[in-house]
Amino acid sequence: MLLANILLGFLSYGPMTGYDLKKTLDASTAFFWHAELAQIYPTLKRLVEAGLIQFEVEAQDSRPDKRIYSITTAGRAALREWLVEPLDSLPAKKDSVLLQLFFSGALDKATLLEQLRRQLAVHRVQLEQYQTETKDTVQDQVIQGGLEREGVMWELVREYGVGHERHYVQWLEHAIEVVEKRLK
Amino acid sequence: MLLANILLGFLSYGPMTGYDLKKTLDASTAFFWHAELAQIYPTLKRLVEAGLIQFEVEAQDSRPDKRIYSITTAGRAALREWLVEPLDSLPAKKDSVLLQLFFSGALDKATLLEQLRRQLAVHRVQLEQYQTETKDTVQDQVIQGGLEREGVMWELVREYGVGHERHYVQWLEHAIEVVEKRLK
DNA sequence: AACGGCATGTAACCCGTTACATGATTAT
DNA sequence: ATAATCATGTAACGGGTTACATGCCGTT
Repeated sequence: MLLANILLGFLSYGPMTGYDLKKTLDASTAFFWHAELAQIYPTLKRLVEAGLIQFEVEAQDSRPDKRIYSITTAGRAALREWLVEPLDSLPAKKDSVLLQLFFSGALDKATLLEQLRRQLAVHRVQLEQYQTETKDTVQDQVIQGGLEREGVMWELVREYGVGHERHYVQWLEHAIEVVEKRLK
Repeated sequence: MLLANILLGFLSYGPMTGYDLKKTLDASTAFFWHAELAQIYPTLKRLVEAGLIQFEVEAQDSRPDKRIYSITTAGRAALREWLVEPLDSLPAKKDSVLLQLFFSGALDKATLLEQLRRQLAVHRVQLEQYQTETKDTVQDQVIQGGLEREGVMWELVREYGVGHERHYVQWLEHAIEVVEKRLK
């Protein structure tokens, strides 16, 4: 399960609770991987059973005790095993929006244009976000943790995100133009 | 379920068997959606039960009888309902390769570069394929079926694929450069 | 008074993959 | 001989989402 590897990956940077892991995920890997707490908690349990992580309990009153997870030596080994798996195939893609547009030749021009414009709007917002908030988040992480080597990769992946959204925006603009000109 | 809509979408172009649907999927939507026969057959069954498609049996000897599915009026209505659903959120993305690279700051430089180069190789192949085979497939479909309106959208989506792979290739080239220069 | 954040979890369900099952025909 | 293509399906499993459950604290 990939989520297990993600959790190992984040815990390799330092100890955290399940709740923190969720927030970290949302703030960093959200655009190419996400997960709900309902999946994170059971996965942490399994990782503990497998001896790849361990936890300390921090008592709290008026809310559930915190479980602060940290990676074990076995966990680091498992993480490394995953990281060296050869990248010799394409990542499986699923894009429900492209899918819907693929079949949208059946729509009338006005409705189709509205669809494209709506989608363009959300991608513009997302592009902006990668260039501002996400950029700051990455930088903060690097400075705070002193993880320069890791920071290089985080920044590269963020740049991928920017490029991806830029491409999406350009494509949608192009699609709008084509539909306006070529469809009756 | 999205697969149901895909099947309706393809059947709206003309009658087909489950087996044909799988081949059509592989030849056209593969890069942003795929499905196995083990999922297609039960889904067709459900669509029949829901009255959105129907089938005629074509007897064959020495292999199972063909079930030739076609879309019903109710099916066309359901398809349209899906197509007009507003595209007001981002498609959920999962890219296991980006994920692995995100955590790959922990790897030594040589291993990391090998990972990036391997991945670059597969994307170059894919880019080439969208520009040749996939392009021909789209064109054939348009000519054969006389579906010009639909063809505009298919071609747009194919262009997205080309742009996407081009971006991926460029990013990997950039990443290799950065890793070579900035990582010890 | 209502909502969002903190902090943990369970249960039911749905989606999707892999493996299995059958069996003739055609290509390598 | 062996593998791929045609053509249908079922069964078991795993991954992931949604809904539910608890309950305090701080903000609006």
